[in-house]
Amino acid sequence: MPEGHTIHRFARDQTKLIAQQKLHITSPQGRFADEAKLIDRRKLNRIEAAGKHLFYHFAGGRILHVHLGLFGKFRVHENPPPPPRGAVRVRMTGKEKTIDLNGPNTCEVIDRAEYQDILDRLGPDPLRKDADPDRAWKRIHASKQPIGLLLMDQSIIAGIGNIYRSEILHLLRIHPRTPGNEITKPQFNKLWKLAKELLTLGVKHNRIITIDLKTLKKSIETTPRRKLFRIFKKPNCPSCGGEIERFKMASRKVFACPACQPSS
DNA sequence: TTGATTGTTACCGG
DNA sequence: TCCGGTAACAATCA
Repeated sequence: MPEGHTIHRFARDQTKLIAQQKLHITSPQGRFADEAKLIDRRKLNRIEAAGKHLFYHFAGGRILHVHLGLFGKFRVHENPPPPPRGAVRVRMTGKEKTIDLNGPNTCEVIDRAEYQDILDRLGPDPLRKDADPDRAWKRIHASKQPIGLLLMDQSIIAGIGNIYRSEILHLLRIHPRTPGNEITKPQFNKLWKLAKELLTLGVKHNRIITIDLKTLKKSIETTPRRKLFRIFKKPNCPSCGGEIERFKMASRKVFACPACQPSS
């Protein structure tokens, strides 16, 4: 579900959808109800995405912070909405649509200081206008850690997840085990540009797309998810046909072609 | 029923 | 201190 583009997509869509929205808080486990009282539900000023984090800014400096984690999901219903399915943490009801949130990693009301703490520990997000890629470059250039690990570190670069890491490194022909300090500046510049392009495409279509769309016969909507990737969970390399290797890095499976992405 | 999974954090041992 | 490994948590589907 997540990866940074998803949350930017929600921020964008919800901002349109939520005009004059009211929030109705449902909390089957009783975990969120007290916190929810802290926000003025009628005064939602703006919705902001940073990396994989989503912030709803309410009047009075109260901020609803959502992180979808692995399983978090927004469901959009036409009004009148069906009964909540499963543990709905937040239900936002507008004039025409209702949005339910299930299974988030984080769903809490925070103040401006806590919000700032979260922003401060995030690296630059390629989807944001205020992103400073040089911050990411400095961290990567100074690190002996493998680039496959660094790309998963949200304090270095925010928004990339497990699928994009394998796909981006394959497109750049960089092996995930390459130490950060062996990445050249031109390579990093390409990496940043590619991340920005792919994430932007992801926001547009609400899918992770790393193949060349010109080769696609069917529409994106009717194409199975996995056919929009190049090597993630694939047995063979789309470039050379060779066998894809898979191993764990940052406790997650990473995919690479030993031939096209030679280890240094 | 089991296992896997677009994620993060805390904790522990080397 | 730094690193890697592990567990916990969330929900759904094959």
